[in-house]
Amino acid sequence: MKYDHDKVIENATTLFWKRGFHAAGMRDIQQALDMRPGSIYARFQSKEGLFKLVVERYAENSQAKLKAVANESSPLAALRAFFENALISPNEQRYMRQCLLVKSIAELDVIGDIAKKAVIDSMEKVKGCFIDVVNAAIEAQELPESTPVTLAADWLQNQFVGMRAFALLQDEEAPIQTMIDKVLLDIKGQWPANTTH
Amino acid sequence: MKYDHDKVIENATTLFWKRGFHAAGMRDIQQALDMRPGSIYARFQSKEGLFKLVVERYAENSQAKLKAVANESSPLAALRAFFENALISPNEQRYMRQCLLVKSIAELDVIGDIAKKAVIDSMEKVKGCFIDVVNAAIEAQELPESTPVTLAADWLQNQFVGMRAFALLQDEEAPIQTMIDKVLLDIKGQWPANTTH
DNA sequence: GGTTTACTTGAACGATCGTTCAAGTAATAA
DNA sequence: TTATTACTTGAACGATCGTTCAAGTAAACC
Repeated sequence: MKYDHDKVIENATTLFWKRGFHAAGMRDIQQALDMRPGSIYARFQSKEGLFKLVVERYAENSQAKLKAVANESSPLAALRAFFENALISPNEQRYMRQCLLVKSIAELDVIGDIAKKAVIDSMEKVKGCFIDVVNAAIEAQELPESTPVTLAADWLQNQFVGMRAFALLQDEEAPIQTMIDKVLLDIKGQWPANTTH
Repeated sequence: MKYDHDKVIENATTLFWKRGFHAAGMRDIQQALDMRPGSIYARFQSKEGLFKLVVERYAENSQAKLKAVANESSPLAALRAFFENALISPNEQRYMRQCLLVKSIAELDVIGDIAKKAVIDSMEKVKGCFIDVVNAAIEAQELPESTPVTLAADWLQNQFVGMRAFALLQDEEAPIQTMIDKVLLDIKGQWPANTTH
């Protein structure tokens, strides 16, 4: 095997992250991976197969980061750092502010079933990690026992999605910081009366 | 002129909304508009020109809805109705839960400069309407005078973006309602100490 | 009635799309 | 040494991409 697998996936991730599934052509991919079409198809079956691996790797990475957040002594402080890290990046890496998964959701009806399943499953797994973070914050007594855990996890993921779109268009850092501050206020704030959630 | 302009734009909107800019091929467009390529290019110059009109029309529509919200006697109640209307739609119109503008942001680096400008400008205009809503709510004494208006407007738009991604994947209505409830609690809640925002 | 203008048609263009495959290379197994 | 296996190459495939254009139609203007 001539090509290092990790490095290949990493390069593919960068390309899909920047361009999305459709706009990343096979010839772009060939160039980014420095591989010829035959090699790519021998290893990944199809463009979609490569994309699936990229999405799964990306999600694993996110999960690992969130699990690390949950294991910190101050989960909320770690969560803030996690947000800052994801939302504030140098200009040449601005594409990273957009979540690859959310970006893929925009293409969900237009990519194949295999890729679609990979995206949805990954979203679900990441959500599970947000639950861990909320639970950890409760255990560390940074959040009240009464916090509705799964609701708060969904909510946190929403905040993350909204802020990433915001950060993508923002040129300055301060408004992003302010938005993060607001999230960390609201997570300690009131929650709707429990319905079926 | 054989084809009704409004109807044409409307059909094009549906297609771009469902498929996105890239995945909507010219032949899809020809079919959706029931027009031949020559007619389309005579009127819109290019696929991008058509997309520009679609985005602008879409944004005007959103602006009109938000202006109506601001003019209600209870802006916050109207805002809730606006959210519900956008986030809860029958399954066959599920694509509408995703904001066309946000969907387009995912393709921003991959569409032409004309379309890109249309998307960014439209986002800005819609944000202006959120400002009107917040101001109206303050005047109606539904929000305290101290509410930081532009911050709250940015924040509201973020909430909208996040919730639309959430609603797109949600099968049930109750969790979406709960998320809307949370927004209407938080908008009355604490705000970060004013920095430069 | 003749000319102009606005719009429409559909075949066709070159470019690019994702993908295939026969052939080549290099390392391992027998 | 030979056979086998795993991987790589790059030309080429048919399909589809966005777009063009010569020709046709129909209403408006002089």
